[in-house]
Amino acid sequence: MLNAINILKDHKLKVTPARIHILELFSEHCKPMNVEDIAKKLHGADVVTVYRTLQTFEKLKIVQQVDLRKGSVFYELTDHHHHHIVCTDCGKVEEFELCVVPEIEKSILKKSKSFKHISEHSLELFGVCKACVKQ
Amino acid sequence: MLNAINILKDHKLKVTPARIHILELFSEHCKPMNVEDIAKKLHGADVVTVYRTLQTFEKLKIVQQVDLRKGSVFYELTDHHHHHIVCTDCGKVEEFELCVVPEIEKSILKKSKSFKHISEHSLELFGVCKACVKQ
DNA sequence: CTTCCTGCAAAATGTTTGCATATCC
DNA sequence: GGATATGCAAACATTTTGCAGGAAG
Repeated sequence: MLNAINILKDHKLKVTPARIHILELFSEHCKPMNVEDIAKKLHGADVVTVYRTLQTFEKLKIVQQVDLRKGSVFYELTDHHHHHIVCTDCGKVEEFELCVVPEIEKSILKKSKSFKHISEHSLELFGVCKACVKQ
Repeated sequence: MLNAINILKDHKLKVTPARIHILELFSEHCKPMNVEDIAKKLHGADVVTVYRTLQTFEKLKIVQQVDLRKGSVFYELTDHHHHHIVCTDCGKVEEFELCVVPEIEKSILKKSKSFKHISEHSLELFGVCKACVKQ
């Protein structure tokens, strides 16, 4: 369980109920969420607030975008590095930790014409989950 | 230079000017494009046609989506496997071929609770390009 | 001549902006 | 009290759908 208030204070953000609540949601839910998900679970909070809060959090690297090819942007905490497998049929999402990107970054940069630095990456796998295969 | 007409015939699609033109665009432009890009270069063609054509092409695996974190979906030909580095400042996109995902797929699937098969993956790197670093 | 592609209009969805009010520090 | 977050309305952007006419096989 993360300490929402401390996270906010550490980033010199004002401590407000909406921000606390969104951070706690991420911590409890443990899955990438989009704005709609969050707004619903925040029964009452405006979508606009959610958009703005996520933007703020993203700039401060508290959360990050994930592309799960579901049409809208998903967010998750940046607390531990991991990636996802997504079922292209039912949308089920599973995490995995194994990541080989850092190992290839150097050789990619060596070959690159225009880039000298890489700060982030996305790596998502897509397949069909066991439940959907059976149908 | 790809043969647009053959590609369409091979997939049992009707050979229409819009489809030919879009395929040729991808072949010449050699960069991921979004619907807006394509519609502009197709001076006159309706955006809706572009959306529908891309959907058709995607189902047949002629093109695929790429997420470059630019707000709209980008597409590119599936003709050769590669990934991208994107400048988070100016949006510049560069390709690279090196890919280590197939090597880790097996061990990821072995550990996975719900997945037994992976069909696709996304792998994009984000950084700042040399031109933007200098500013 | 039948199938299905295209364009236009409209709707649905997702995201951003402006401004007045409320809340935090 | 001053700075900034929130809610509401409205604008804007992106994508989907319905339907009639037109082109391809």
